[in-house]
Amino acid sequence: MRWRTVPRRKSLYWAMANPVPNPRKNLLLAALPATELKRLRPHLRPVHMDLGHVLYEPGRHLDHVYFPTDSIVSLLYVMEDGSSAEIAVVGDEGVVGISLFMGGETTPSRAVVQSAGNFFQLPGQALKTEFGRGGAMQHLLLRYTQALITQMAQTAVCNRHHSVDQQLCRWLLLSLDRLHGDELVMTQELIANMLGVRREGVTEAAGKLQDAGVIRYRRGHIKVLDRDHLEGLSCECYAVVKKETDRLLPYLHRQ
Amino acid sequence: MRWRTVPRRKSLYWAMANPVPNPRKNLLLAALPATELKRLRPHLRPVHMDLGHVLYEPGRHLDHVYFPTDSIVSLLYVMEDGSSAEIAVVGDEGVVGISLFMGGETTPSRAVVQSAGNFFQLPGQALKTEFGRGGAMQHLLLRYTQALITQMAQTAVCNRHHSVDQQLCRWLLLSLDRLHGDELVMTQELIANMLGVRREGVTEAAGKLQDAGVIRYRRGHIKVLDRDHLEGLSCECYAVVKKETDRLLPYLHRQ
DNA sequence: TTTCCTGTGTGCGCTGGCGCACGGTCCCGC
DNA sequence: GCGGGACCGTGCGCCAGCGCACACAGGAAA
Repeated sequence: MRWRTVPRRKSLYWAMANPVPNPRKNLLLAALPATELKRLRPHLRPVHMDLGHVLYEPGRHLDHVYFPTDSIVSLLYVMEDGSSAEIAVVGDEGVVGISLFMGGETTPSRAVVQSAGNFFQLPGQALKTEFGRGGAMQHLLLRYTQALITQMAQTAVCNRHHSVDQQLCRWLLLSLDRLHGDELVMTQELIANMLGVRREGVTEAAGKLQDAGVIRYRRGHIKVLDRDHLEGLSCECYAVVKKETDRLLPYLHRQ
Repeated sequence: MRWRTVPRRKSLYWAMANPVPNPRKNLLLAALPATELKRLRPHLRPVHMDLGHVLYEPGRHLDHVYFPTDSIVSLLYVMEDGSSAEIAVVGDEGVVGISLFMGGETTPSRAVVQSAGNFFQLPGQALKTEFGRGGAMQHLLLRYTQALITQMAQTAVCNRHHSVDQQLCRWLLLSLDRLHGDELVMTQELIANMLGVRREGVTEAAGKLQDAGVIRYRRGHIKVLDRDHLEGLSCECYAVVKKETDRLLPYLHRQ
């Protein structure tokens, strides 16, 4: 497990060849009333991050929060002996860095980019100010936090009771939901780190899924062919998290 | 797993034989400035609950939150097939029912009294009003919630990587910290339900601890004889949760 | 084209925890 | 004081997942 800790800068050329990002591509920001978003707007800065980039380290004070637009981030815990486990995934439905407004400023876990892409960066102070107003932003952040709690709790249960096969299905579904696609760029080794299992375990589980025609696997690329079947093979944990997330964050559907 | 779902009422005689409870025995309430506690005071009602009493069921709308004074509560998740796992423990350092102020109103987990004792019950509306003022109460509740999140995350990791032996140690330590004692009234069967393992697994682990002179076990009563040794046998998870809880909730020590 | 590294498939022995079953013992209530 | 039910101890076969080791393949860089 060696993650790059320095963001790779995109060239000016790259920046010019790409359109100006829109904050409303993050669904949490999109759910804000126009007046609140307008207040935040001057503080929001688009950034790009590659796979493996570390958004924050355990115990390290955070300066910013990050709103993913087309990327996903894993909150993962690395233990003394080097083994790791994912606690939760964050995509365009949420925000990375909740401990800033929760008051703790740091967490014992690490946030790592699991799928490269774009974010909006917001200074912690701006977030705290907006949160302190007690308006829509506070409301949204708290509900999102509860959804995150649900995900963590379910991860705990899943780790206890379900097989690697089932957990892989759950993990794929959660990730794909946040990417809004059917393809994932991810090695089996990395998936194993997230699930906290052996790489060989993932190889075997993925092999079964491929034989069943549910996914197609090719050297770091996973494509889901039969999503319904995948949901059927997953444990109940996926459905619980999805249902609860949809309940808590109805804005995910209000287009 | 059959929990009593109706609270056993204490007789008037019992009530008279017992002193009037003090809200400041709950450390979260104790940390409030006098003016805020005074505002809440008229709404706080002392209640007693027995082992196994269910404070709330998954998906059920909550009317009250509960501040334990000398009791502890397990947040646990029960799966479709009946197997269960504890997500976190709450004692006099916190409050049961965070989803009320987080905005979700319900959670997919269940809250069960793990050690009989007393609580202060507060109507949800009173809590929300106070939370909405954005004062000390909000601040405390959010920091407490973050501590709870840490505990859940660590539970997830622990479930993934550590042995039943280690987990039992962690669990005993977390529970005893919240009871401020060295004795626990709890059957091995119940501990097994909390940890989400077999009863026999707990029997074996507890046997080892007893042979090592760390605990003394007698039919539903556990007494810790050598706490330092117990901490040594536990996985890192206990220390992580304790350290983070102490950091987030310094009021636990301000007497 | 060749090289070489990264990623993937496979095999094997080991062990922790599971499911099941049954026997012993403590204590509560009649 | 004497059932009987709740609680605890133990044994056994089974298997998912682990650690390790090695062979093979895709693909990027030289």
